[in-house]
Amino acid sequence: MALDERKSLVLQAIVDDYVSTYEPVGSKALIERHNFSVSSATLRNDMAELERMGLLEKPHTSAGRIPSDKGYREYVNSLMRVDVLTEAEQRDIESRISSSVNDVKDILRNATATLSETTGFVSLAMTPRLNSSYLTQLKILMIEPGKALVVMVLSAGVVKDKIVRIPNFLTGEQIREISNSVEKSLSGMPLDEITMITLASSVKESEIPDSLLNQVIYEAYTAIKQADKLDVYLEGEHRMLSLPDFSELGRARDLLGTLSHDGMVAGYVNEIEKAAADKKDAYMVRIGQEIAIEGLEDCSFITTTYQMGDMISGNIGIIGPKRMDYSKVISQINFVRHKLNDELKKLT
Amino acid sequence: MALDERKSLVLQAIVDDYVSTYEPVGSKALIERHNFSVSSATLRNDMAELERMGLLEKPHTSAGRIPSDKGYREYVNSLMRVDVLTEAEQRDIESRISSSVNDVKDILRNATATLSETTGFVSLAMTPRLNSSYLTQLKILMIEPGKALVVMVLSAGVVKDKIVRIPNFLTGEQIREISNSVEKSLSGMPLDEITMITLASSVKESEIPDSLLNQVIYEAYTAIKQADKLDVYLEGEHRMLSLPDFSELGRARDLLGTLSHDGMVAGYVNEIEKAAADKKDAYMVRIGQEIAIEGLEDCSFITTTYQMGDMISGNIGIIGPKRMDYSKVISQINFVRHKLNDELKKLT
DNA sequence: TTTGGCACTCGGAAGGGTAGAGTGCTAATT
DNA sequence: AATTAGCACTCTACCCTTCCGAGTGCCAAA
Repeated sequence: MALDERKSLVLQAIVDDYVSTYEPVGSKALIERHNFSVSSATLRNDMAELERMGLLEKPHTSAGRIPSDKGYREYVNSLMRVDVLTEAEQRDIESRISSSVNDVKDILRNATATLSETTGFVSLAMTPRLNSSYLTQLKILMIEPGKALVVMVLSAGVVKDKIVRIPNFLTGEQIREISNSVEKSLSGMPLDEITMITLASSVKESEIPDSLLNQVIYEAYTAIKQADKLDVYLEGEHRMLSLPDFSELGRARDLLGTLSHDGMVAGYVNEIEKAAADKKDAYMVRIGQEIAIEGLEDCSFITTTYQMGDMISGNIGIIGPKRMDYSKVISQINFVRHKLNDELKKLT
Repeated sequence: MALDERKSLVLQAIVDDYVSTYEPVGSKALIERHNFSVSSATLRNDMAELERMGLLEKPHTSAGRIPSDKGYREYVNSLMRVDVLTEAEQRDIESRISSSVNDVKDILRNATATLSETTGFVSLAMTPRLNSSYLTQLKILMIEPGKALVVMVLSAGVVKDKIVRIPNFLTGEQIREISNSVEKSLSGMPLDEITMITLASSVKESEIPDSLLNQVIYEAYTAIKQADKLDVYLEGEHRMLSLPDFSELGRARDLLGTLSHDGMVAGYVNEIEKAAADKKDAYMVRIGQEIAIEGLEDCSFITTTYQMGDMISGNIGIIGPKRMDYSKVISQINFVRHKLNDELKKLT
């Protein structure tokens, strides 16, 4: 996509103007707002050319141009320069994120709220991917006959628990025994590597009958496997209704309808971040049609990765209209990510 | 509010018609759709009278009438007869709610989703009020020096945990000792009755220095007190956008903006349910202006109480447009509540 | 108390005219 | 070859007017 210099400037100017005014940009307005040293007719020619290249579109014949998805893409890839936040903005984010909470979920929720408020868009955070984290503790507590609680403490201080059914006959003492042997042989093991077999072998010296044991083992196994299920926090959906992009009720409805399936969003984010795990870009941008989810055609995703300890990471990001100030939003996300990392580091 | 019989019928008919058509109801349309044995002029007189009584309103001079908040109130209190769900509806709800999950949160979320889907409105569920439940188990687990996990199992099988900071010097053995004494003296005690004093006295025989002990006790105390914090699940916000009542973007925005503060909603529900704890009505209805929350003037709340064991209860309900089919929605909520109670009973 | 009749009101849909912003193209200019 | 001025053309958004019909309130008669 080799654009000559003036065409680059034109595209950049059109994106900038369109983003800030939400009005299709015409050749005349372009001349007025920017210091082009050529006439509007020349720009018209350039714009026609950019349109032929698929970077611009016309809503209708006698309107100005707006960027196409491809136009935004070019802008994001080559044209924009990423903002630096002002001191005030930085301080604002900083003060909202740093807090005395020491629960991962709360910290994430906090970051999500901050992100949504500062960008004005929908923000999201995924719980950390725990499959490569390891167990530090695992306790099975008897609650009442037939019912037990599996509590797992994972590296990086994440706690998971699940209530499971167990055979009625098992006594608290037996459960304690199982709990101890399981913990002993499993602690330090990455979740990924725990299988029914490792689990079963951890208790093979027990004198409890196999049939009873197996059920407990099975339940413990599902509890462990369930521990790395990813949750997603979405925040600020209502903010989308204030954007001119969704002033048509139909669009707004489709958008919020889609966002209400948060599993869908989570799956998508997970997918694109996995696909890009090798590229060590600080952030990922998906624009308009690039997003393969119905209802989000007019949106862009911007996501990035937070770190929690060495091996554990997760994603945060925003969903906004594709007509957004990419450079600003990206710098906001980057900063939030930065502060979030700091905050999570405090936990360990 | 003594209405003569015909006026009652007129009000009832107007509410019914308005709810189903969303068009102001005129005298002529009323005659056509219902078997009144009088003329439209008579109805006009009645309607004028009902308006004078504050039960009806006119959007403008030459339109039909619509019910006022007071009109809906009268309708709900005296006029409507509560529907019975069809077999099919019942089966539908039943199949969605009964499941093999055995976690209270999941069950509640499930019920909320069902409720929102069947009514088409926003639904909500509050986590159970646990202040009168009692502790059955309390464990403090050492995670790493300086950090411990407080796990509480409450009656009715609710589990809560919280990571707390503890003095770095404390050993796992000491923590275990504290954990045991605390559990011993606190289990069986209602959350309400646990104070710093009861907690402190439970460990007074320990040989651990007071200064260390106190910090642990304090952290445990906050963990316990935090356990009865009420969460609220809101579901189906986007559905409101499909309703004609919120076809104006401004209204929709205000509504969703308000709903996004879910603490506010939770607080309100809690309040009205507490205020009505004595009246053993199956459900509570709050209509339009009766709701003292900005942004919900065009909505109604319908809430009801679910039971979990003997002493523990919580609320579920819906938030819909005040122009809704009250009798239908009420029967839906009642049925969901019923099934939810069944489901929760299975847990114990 | 009910009814038929009638004048009046008002919102909403339909139609028409206009202004203005923007375009593409052509022919002249650099 | 690139740029520019000029011009005819296109289309939307907006405003204004008109008109229809549903609905009302009120009065006089039954």
